[in-house]
Amino acid sequence: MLSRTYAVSQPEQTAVRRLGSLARLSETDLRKIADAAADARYFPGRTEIVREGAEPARPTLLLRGWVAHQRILPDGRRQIVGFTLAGELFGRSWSCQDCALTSQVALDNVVLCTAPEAEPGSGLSLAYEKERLAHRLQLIDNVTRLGRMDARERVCDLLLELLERLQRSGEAEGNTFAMPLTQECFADALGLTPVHLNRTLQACRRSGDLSWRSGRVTLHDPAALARNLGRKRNRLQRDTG
Amino acid sequence: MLSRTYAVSQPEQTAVRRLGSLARLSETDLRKIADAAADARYFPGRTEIVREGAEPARPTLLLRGWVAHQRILPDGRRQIVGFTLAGELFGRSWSCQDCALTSQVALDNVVLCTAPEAEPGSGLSLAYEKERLAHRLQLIDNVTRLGRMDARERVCDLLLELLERLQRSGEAEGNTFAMPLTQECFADALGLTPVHLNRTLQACRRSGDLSWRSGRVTLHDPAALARNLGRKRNRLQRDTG
DNA sequence: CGATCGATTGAAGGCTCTCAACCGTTGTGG
DNA sequence: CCACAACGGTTGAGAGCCTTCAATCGATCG
Repeated sequence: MLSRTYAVSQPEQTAVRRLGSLARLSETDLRKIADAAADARYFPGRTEIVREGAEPARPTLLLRGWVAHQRILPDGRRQIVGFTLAGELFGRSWSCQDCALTSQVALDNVVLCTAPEAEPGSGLSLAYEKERLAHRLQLIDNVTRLGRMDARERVCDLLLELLERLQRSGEAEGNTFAMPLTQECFADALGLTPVHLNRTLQACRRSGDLSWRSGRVTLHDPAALARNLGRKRNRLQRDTG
Repeated sequence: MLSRTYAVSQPEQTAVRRLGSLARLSETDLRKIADAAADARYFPGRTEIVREGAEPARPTLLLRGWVAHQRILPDGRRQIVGFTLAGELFGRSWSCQDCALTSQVALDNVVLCTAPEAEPGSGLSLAYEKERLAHRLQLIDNVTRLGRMDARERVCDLLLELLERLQRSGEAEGNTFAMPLTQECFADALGLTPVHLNRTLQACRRSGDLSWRSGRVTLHDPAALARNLGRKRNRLQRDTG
């Protein structure tokens, strides 16, 4: 039976699935998340949520939508350093000098709330720690991608990462997921031009690796792709016990 | 007057300068570092200190030399994800699933020791926190470098980063520092081939940006380079107070 | 002196970029 | 209802950055 409090809508549903896949959450943890989610903020697509170097980046829970973390070079070139997907945590507060290292931009309609404080030793605290590990892993993967992969490999590798993350938070249907990114954004994340990304996507479609139509992406054989790219799966196990 | 214990040699000297530039260290902190440094381990160049995914990566203080953090793709391509320089901390232990995300390789003769535990709230604890912030910043800079800069910009940007870090720990003389990296290593960090890196370096020398002879690098106008590349300086202030 | 390693050079090719135009959809206003 | 603008996706041609493959050179070392 559903608790009456959460019966109408559960904006924190995705976050609970995601964090719950990283650690066992207690009733207290779940209540904290629900309370935090009750005080949500909304941002339309293309809004700058936090500007690089300006404000402190408070720990934030993304309830719905995608956020990009980006840098702009003096001449206007843009590099998207990483993404935060619905259910994930971003904006770690450092005990010192906590100003954002990147600008944070809403990619579609976004709902977020302040991340609740976690009791030391709680499941929530462990989940936060794993979120930070995951974030670091994504940065390292991104460096490898940009430094040593060609366009086709970059496309497949990033889509694989996105699929794995969305599967964990229950936002994928099999090997298919909703892709809110424009090709221009995707290109800025991969260090490519939109034109070349477009041609690369066509090559991937022709070779049967993926399909990308009307905002939905399907990877036809993720396991084979991961093998070819040297991607290790399941690097974020939930602690047993 | 020098303490008798440390009169002969001070292997922890560089680490103390580096950490002391990040936070005010107490006498207790200094003693802990010296004690840890007394139990040092040595690795010759090209030794693999930790293999990716294998052992846990314990927090380690690098007393002398340089360490590279790298990934190897299935077909043998190598990407150096980042460096640790003498005096710096590496190998954060995660409260969960603490296996190394990258392989760690000694680039020259390396001396390291287990990082001492920091009392909560101590200067050393703050310095560790700042080290982690610095490490994250370097990863983000690296993504931007590889994604959106051409070869000449990558070379200058990375050399600038190295110069700033070495200046902080007192390992640079003005705008000159000792560069233990082979061009092949440097190329693997920049996502370039050794051949193209070599030609790019020659172009940089001809245009007067830098000189690199017999293992010593000089940047002739770091401020101007940083301005052109959009590098913000002094992002790691020591807290005043 | 031969071997080894890193740095250097040359030539050719390819992956990716730039510039520009065109297409299809969506939304808006007359 | 249609014209129009705006936006994202697509296509073509040409140029350029970077890679690949080889060979040479210089220094160090046994």
